[in-house]
Amino acid sequence: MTDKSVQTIADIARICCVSKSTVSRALSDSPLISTGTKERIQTVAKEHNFQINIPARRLSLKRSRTIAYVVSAHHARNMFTQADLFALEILGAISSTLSSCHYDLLVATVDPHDPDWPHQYLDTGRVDGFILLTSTRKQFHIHTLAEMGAPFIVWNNVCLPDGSYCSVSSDNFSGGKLAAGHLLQTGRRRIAFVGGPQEEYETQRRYDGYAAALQENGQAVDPALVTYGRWTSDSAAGQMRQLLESAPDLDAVFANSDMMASGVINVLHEQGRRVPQDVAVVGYDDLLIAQFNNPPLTTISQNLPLVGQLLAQNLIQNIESGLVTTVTIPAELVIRESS
Amino acid sequence: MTDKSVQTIADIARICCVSKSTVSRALSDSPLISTGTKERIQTVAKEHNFQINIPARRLSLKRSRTIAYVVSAHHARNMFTQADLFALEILGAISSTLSSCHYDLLVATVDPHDPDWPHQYLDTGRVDGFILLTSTRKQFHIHTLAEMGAPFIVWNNVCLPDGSYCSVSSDNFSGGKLAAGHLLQTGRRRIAFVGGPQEEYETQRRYDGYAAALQENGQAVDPALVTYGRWTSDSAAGQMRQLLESAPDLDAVFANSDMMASGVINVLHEQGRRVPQDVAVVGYDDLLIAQFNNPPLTTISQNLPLVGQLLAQNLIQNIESGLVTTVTIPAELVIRESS
DNA sequence: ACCGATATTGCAACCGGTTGCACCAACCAG
DNA sequence: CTGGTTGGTGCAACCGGTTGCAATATCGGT
Repeated sequence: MTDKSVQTIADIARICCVSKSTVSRALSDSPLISTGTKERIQTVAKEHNFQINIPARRLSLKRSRTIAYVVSAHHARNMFTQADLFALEILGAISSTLSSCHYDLLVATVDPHDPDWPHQYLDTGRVDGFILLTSTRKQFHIHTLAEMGAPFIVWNNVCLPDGSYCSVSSDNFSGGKLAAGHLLQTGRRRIAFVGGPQEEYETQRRYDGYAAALQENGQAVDPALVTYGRWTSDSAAGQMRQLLESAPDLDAVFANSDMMASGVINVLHEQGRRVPQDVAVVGYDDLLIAQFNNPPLTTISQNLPLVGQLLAQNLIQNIESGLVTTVTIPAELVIRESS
Repeated sequence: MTDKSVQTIADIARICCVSKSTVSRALSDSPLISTGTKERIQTVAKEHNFQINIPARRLSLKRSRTIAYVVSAHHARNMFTQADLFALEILGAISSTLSSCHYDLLVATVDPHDPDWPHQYLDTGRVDGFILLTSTRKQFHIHTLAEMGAPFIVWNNVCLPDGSYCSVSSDNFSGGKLAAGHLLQTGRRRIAFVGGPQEEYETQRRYDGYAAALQENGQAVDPALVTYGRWTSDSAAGQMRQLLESAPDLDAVFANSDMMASGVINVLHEQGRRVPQDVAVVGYDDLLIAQFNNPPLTTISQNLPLVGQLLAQNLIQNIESGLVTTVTIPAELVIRESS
């Protein structure tokens, strides 16, 4: 139980017959204090189960040691939509990395149309920086943050105005190539590309990888096998129905996300095609749902724990030393049963 | 952009030719201040884009207006395991509810074997209360928290020492009855119960509901159709294999979680049984994965957004007025394609 | 014109830490 | 024996808010 009579460093100072300053320094292991007193004070603190007052320290240091994890509140309470499932999974890794760096993690639900939200967090001193993942209007937020000079880091972004801000991205090109290459290796010849939004960088790079794999295999891309849509299961289902009409001979599908793959498989089953016997399917992201899918999805893993860790570490680095980092992490193929 | 020259209430005081106290009161809309000055001050604050310093306010008020969302860090970085997928989905609702009550949400990664963690958060003044969901050693944590008099709220807990702490629970009995009743209504007669841990309250109540539905239908429970295990997909797969040997004539399964249902379906497919034609399956939780499953799962929905909202609201109520609430939310059947 | 009640505002202490600088003892060299 | 270091500690200001209480202004009643 915490000792009710020892709440502040002043209490400890009294007990040890030293000044507040000495206690403060001793507890933060300052070299100014002699080892003797330092140990004595630390022991007393331990004995009385002393816990330092964090808000006070934050006020004094003018640093909150807190990071905001930004999520857009699209539709009031349905905040974590399908698209955010991805973001949600990284949260775990971010949280544990931050806590081992003695930072706190704040979940910031923001209105993506309010350009003012960064001030609500940074200028009030609640947080020292932001982590931005998937979000509507990501570019917009990036500009806002960059303009106000806020420390932040983004996932999978690329409109890099030459290292003006931190980012962690995955190697989408390799991912696409890995997916298509795997399908080719297992004997597939008519591989459809069920893409995300055509204008998004991730989609483009994954397409490039897909095309490169085909080319290395002596094939050209058949435009009839390529479609674009949104990142959702529904969108992919629609794209798939269309593909089955325009190119009924396809024998494999590279879907740009696991959720899309799930939609694709639903349609295939609907139409009586077996997965993977008739049509092999590869997804992207390796979300938890990939394992629970029927059949479990072959997919491109982005090593989410690593992503989370890098997002946290590099942001802290930026906050503490101003270093701006841009890292790309490799993509990896995870073979399950859908291919 | 924020006005660099106006950072503190003292700055505003100078501009408005009043004292700090007056500014402080005006900004918090105190009735002590005349409407004239109040408006004048608020206007100036708005104009200069003033943002109050939160750490300072917290120190002064000795309240952090921050809630910790507790997650156990079982295995270092694999923090959000399958079992926590559930918890993760509630996070969204909690976050938006808290933010509309002007509370911040802190994600607290704790070591479930360290009895000291509550102090690290409460005694340091970082948070005002805790939200506890699924977690290893939940009972243990509850005791620790209750003993130190910390404000907290738990999900689905029941060892109620007569209203000594807040909780939000689902109606597991109705859930079980709903699931079994639905299967009976659609003509199934040999309904297996693939349960979670036998010693857990949720499992027991769901079983009771299952048994009640059978009884109302004039059936007795066949012990050969009842198994217990863990909440995971793997566990359920094992239970299912066993069931298919001991009771090969089963025509339906009530799995105690969506993840378990997923495992059950995998095994059924493996053994060449069609879902739902040969065997109907009902899950529990209505996680996102339920929709993405093949086939999409019929399941018992616990209205996660509502759960999150209640967890947040009732905890705040407890913090602010000491009120201890215990609420039970209804279960609802969501029919998809697995039954 | 005088007095108490009431509405506004300011003063200053306080929340619990951190830190620049002054201070003092012990120690060393000359 | 004296002056300059150096190591260790304390004083007091400061971080930026909030709030009890005193002070002043205003106003109605007689």
